[in-house]
Amino acid sequence: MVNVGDFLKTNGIKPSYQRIKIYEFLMNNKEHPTVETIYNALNGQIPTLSKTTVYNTLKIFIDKGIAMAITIDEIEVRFDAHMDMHGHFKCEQCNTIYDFNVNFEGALSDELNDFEITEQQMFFYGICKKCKNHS
Amino acid sequence: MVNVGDFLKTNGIKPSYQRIKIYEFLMNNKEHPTVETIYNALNGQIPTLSKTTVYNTLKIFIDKGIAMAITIDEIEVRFDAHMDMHGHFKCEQCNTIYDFNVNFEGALSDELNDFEITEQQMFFYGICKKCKNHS
DNA sequence: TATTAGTTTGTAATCATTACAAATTGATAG
DNA sequence: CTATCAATTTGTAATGATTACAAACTAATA
Repeated sequence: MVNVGDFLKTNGIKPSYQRIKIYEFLMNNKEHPTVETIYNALNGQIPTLSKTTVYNTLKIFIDKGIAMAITIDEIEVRFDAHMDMHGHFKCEQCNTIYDFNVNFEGALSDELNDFEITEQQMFFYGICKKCKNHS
Repeated sequence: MVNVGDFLKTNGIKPSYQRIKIYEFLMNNKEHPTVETIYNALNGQIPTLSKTTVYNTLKIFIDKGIAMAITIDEIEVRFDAHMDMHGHFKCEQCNTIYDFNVNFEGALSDELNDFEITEQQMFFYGICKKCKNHS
């Protein structure tokens, strides 16, 4: 990625300081952070930051298609700026969320042939390799 | 299904009147109802019904593995007693939720080979056939 | 009939999210 | 520079789904 400011502009988003910082955080963070996490992480650099700004900014990112909301937890929504197609696995023991690759070719029956699919999400739950070995 | 009461008993759930009615409603309802929907639908037959009972009962069903929670909407959780593997498609125009079949064989890379998968969920979003034809 | 455990109910609290309006910032024209 | 207008940010208050909790009720058993 060349420059976050330019990238936002390309996607029709005026690149304010807050928006750049929030997008950078999402990019550099593979942990699928919650609003709370993002807010706490950036509050050091931007002491005046408001949680409402985080909510607003994420909504803009989602509307413009450069981030997505994930509700793999049932309490708080998580966010992801990595838009390539991938699934999420949540380990119910250590609560880590892993990404994994999916290839849907051939996985779908033809029921959805005439449907227009704009977004796909895939959530798996279970026990991860690490936790299985430790028990 | 032979008998809902027996079915609940088989799954370690004492078949009270409320529990039977709630499970029957889930079985006969493919619309993925919310707690609100279930409560409103049954309040006629069970005037003393409490919303807390609906919450409690659904939690028991999920713990015992005879129903599952779906967070395809981001406001209210929806519930489904049809436990065969299937995906959910939500039309963003008419808000209908469709079920569709998936066959994961070959769709997954081997990243999750040593992971124990206990649950799989798959959500698609877009425009359904009906809405596409109407526009 | 008394006792006990399990179930249901209603109310009050929690907490993520949204609504909203005031304050601030940024850009543009005079 | 300065005034003006729009966009952005901020803080507080409201919303609403969900949970906690304790009292009321039911069912089973001795």
